[in-house]
Amino acid sequence: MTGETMKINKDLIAASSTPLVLAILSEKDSYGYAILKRVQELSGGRMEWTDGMLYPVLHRLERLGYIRARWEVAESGRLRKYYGITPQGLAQLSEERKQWEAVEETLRGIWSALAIPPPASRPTSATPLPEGI
Amino acid sequence: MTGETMKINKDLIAASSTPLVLAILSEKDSYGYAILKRVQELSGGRMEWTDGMLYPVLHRLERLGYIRARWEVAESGRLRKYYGITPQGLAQLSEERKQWEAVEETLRGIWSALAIPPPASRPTSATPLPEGI
DNA sequence: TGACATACCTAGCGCTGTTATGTATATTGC
DNA sequence: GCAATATACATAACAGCGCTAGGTATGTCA
Repeated sequence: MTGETMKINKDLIAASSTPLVLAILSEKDSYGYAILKRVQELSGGRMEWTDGMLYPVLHRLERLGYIRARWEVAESGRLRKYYGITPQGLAQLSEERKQWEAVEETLRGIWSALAIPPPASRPTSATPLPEGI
Repeated sequence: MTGETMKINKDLIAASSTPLVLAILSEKDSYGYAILKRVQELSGGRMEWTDGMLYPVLHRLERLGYIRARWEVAESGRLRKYYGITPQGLAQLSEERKQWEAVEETLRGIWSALAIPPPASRPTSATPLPEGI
């Protein structure tokens, strides 16, 4: 119900990918496929990342020292590449959050001044938060 | 004080440039230089766009039909290129806003669940809103 | 006259998502 | 048993866009 996947434009994806991945990994270590599902879940189904965009992001964050990878065998017997956030990653997350809030408050400031109301009253209720992989 | 200009990363700039410009022009027609100042003002001095990034944005938005340009001579005697938002621009603004809010709520959802509190208690009060160019 | 703000513009560079594709294993349905 | 699907990782070519750096020109003020 209303659970329609929304097309998010490229730039917004780019701007949110780093903070979202870092935030997810700051909850607990995770791996590519699970991160994709977590994003779906967190957004209430409105966002849907492709794996083709996520893996390069993970590699970049690892190259930058924000996350660290290790291979592990899951109970299922499958091989998974788990990522964990580093201290630098936590610092970066904090920085990104600060920037996001600055931009977001600016946008909200001018939007609230507009005559045009928000597109729709959002549900506000159901936000399926953490519940394990 | 605290009015320190903050370095906003490239992707966030990209993601916010279109909706911010469209929102500013939906208030009233304006021109490049004034838009730069308006962004400074709206953000409380935290954001500072360069003209080298704004003009290409304006040209792109015009090419897409979201805004329309006209040359006009200001009282000062200087020539200015004024932009006005089009009906398609208004529709696009509404769409961008919807996407922003989806992403923003997703981020806020996971941030509020984090142990790490926001970087600082924001002023909340002084937000120099519209007051003319 | 010189310094600065105003006011516009573009070129080359690098980063990053998109699209398409490839490989392999575990699970589920028939 | 076998095919379809979900899980799980990865890369290559392409295109869009901000960044940096540069250019031109006029009005204002000391």
